[in-house]
Amino acid sequence: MMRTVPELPEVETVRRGLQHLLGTSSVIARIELLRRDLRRRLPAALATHFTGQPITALGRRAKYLLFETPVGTLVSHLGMTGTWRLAQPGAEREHDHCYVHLRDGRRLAYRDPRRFGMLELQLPGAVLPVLKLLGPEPLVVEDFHATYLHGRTRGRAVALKTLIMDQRVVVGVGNIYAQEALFRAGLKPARKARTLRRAELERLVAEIRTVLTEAIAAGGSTISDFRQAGGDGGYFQHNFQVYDRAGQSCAVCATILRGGVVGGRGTSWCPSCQR
DNA sequence: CGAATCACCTGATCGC
DNA sequence: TGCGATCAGGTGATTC
Repeated sequence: MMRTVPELPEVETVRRGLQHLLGTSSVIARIELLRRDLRRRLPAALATHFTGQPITALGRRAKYLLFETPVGTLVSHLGMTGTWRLAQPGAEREHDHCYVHLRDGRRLAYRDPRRFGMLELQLPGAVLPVLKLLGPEPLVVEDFHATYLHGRTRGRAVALKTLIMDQRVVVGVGNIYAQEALFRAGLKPARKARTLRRAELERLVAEIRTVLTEAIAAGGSTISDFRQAGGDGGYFQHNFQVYDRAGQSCAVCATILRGGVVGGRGTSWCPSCQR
């Protein structure tokens, strides 16, 4: 099955799946840490801090999942290969790093083969340093708009694609949706950020928002063990127009899509549609 | 300071 | 068939 790295739509899909599973009355019995050396070392306090606490809400900030409890928040980043799933006895898998045992007997498992993800503990009233640096949510219209983005592009020589993947500028956009949004906006990934005109900034903001919204509606691009009711996982991957399509023809103008490296990552674009 | 590059990690894929 | 090389990329550190 095709897997893609979790960006905002995939994390939001996981959040909804978890929220559906957990409802509003799930209580944590205990947390079991199988190995702590993920991208950052998991705090040992995770194992005991949440014992007996209800999960009052399932939130999301950028690509971080937030398990809210009265004594703090379990913050989870999926990195590139992280997944949450329900794992009943016997369903253990290699690379399961954390089990959240619920009082009703169910067990949530965090699995992450590459260990690029992380779990953190955030106390009430505190904000983790990694969350402090984050830019605006792209789907919050009053926070993310052309005027804001103009301020962040001024004087910046950085490639446009790198800019919109910078989580300090705007959150949730990774290598896939950056490429898709730039294609839709008709902007070349390597374009220097400072050269954008007002109308182009407006298009970029609009297309980032649109592609993320469409992807959320499609349940993301398949990555998760959580499924929408009656569905079989996300299906937005069928809507990719440039991602991983270098050498194939543009869906709009049939020009052969180009491939290269921008910001150290594989990138493809239409040399005709994108300027 | 901003921009570019590297490191982290495992599984899938490719070429010989 | 086997095996080493290569690639994938979110994020934070390092280098230029």
